[in-house]
Amino acid sequence: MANNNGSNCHLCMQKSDVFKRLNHDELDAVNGCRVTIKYRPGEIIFKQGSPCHDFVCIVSGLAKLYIESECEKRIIIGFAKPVDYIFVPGAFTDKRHHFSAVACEETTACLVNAEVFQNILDNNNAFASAFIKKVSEQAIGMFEQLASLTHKQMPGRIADVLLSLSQKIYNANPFVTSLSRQDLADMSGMTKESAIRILKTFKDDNLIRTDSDTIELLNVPMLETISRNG
Amino acid sequence: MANNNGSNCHLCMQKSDVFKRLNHDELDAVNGCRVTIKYRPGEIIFKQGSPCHDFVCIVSGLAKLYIESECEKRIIIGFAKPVDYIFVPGAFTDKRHHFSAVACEETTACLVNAEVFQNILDNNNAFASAFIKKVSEQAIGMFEQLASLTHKQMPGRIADVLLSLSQKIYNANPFVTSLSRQDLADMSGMTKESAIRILKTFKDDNLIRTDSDTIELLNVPMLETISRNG
DNA sequence: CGCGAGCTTGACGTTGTTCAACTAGAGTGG
DNA sequence: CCACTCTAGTTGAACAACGTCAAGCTCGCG
Repeated sequence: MANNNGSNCHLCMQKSDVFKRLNHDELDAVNGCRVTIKYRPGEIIFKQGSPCHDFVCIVSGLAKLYIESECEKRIIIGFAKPVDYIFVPGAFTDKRHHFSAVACEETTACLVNAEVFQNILDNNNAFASAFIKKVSEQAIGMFEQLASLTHKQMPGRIADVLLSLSQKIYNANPFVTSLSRQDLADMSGMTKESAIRILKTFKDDNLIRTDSDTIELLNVPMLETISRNG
Repeated sequence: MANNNGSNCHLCMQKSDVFKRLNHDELDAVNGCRVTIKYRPGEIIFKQGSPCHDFVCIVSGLAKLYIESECEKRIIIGFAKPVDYIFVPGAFTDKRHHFSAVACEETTACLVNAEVFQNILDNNNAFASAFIKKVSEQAIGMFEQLASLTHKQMPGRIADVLLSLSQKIYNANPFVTSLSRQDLADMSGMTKESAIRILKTFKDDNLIRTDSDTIELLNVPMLETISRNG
């Protein structure tokens, strides 16, 4: 699919703190080399280890970002939702992807040539500053995840996942998700079976309610307590 | 202790990829507001949660960076050695420290006012680019640690710690360390007792040799295999 | 000599994984 | 419309990994 789908960077610009810093010429440069692609659920946007030629910006839908190790295990390190570009650290070092991105649902993404992006970064200070701020927020998120995964037991980790989905990803309380139990497990560093068991105890204690793809948090304060106590 | 200890930023500049990008005026600005402090082993350089007014650059010695949670547990997320400034993500967001830094041994650090630093970042593109590159490398390191901690069992995690100490921190094979067993445990997300047990099995299998503060890796290929197999 | 901090070891209990069986729903072809 | 299959979800029982607790050890230091 080519970059002629009617959308254009000047529209996205209004939604993204980072792209707001681009001037007209820069936006044109980005727009000019932009390619829009539509992904179906489960399709790979880019894969860990592959060379990274492009910066990816999620325009609609939701993408999960995860690290995979040789042992076939995954850990979801974050999500990208509209309008987020995905911070690809490899773009500044070894030109390889250090994690994979996969569409959770119908997702459209714009790919922008990495050199064009880099070029703007080198010349536009406000853009670089906004970029550093964004990267910093992401680093802080990683710290929290690291602490959650290493210091908390399973109920605390699942509580973290549920709260983060509701408050940071979907921004809704009964929320409809396209994530599988395996995805929830990959977010919280446990097996699918363990995740299911903890969810069941939460349901039995009336902390949450689930109905196919819908999850509702019935007792947020209690979940926060569980998160705090590990 | 004031900034008159004979050292000056023009000396450090030769050693740091990032500070190389500063021009004469910028270096003078940094040098002008710089404060050098000497820390004894175990002393706190800055503490998680405290406001961050300064950027910290380690000039000599070694500092460990760790996150602490309410449950009194710690996880060491990295080290800063000469000449590294410490990337403090909070400086760009909520102006708070999101991890603590503690001197492992006799350590001297230069503190530079965050606004001066920020100012240079906003005006010097090459510096900002080098900064982003540095931050990217750190992010990649965090990914590896996250994967190690969540996907590997204890022997693999200890192998990772030993290899990283030898190859990234001390750059030596028999290396002398000021880290305690608790520190090794905090790096690998386990208890002190567990870390000791794994080290003992490594010693029994002639993979390593320890003598008070000295650790020698006797069979690096085998340790790498253990790291790979988890 | 005695004290204290870090290190070491063993026994035991808990947490979380593995494996295997079973269920439910969605698509597919006859 | 009914098997059939395939995938995701669920449950239970056995087992392994890891933490906890308590005791003893070593070594430097006052």
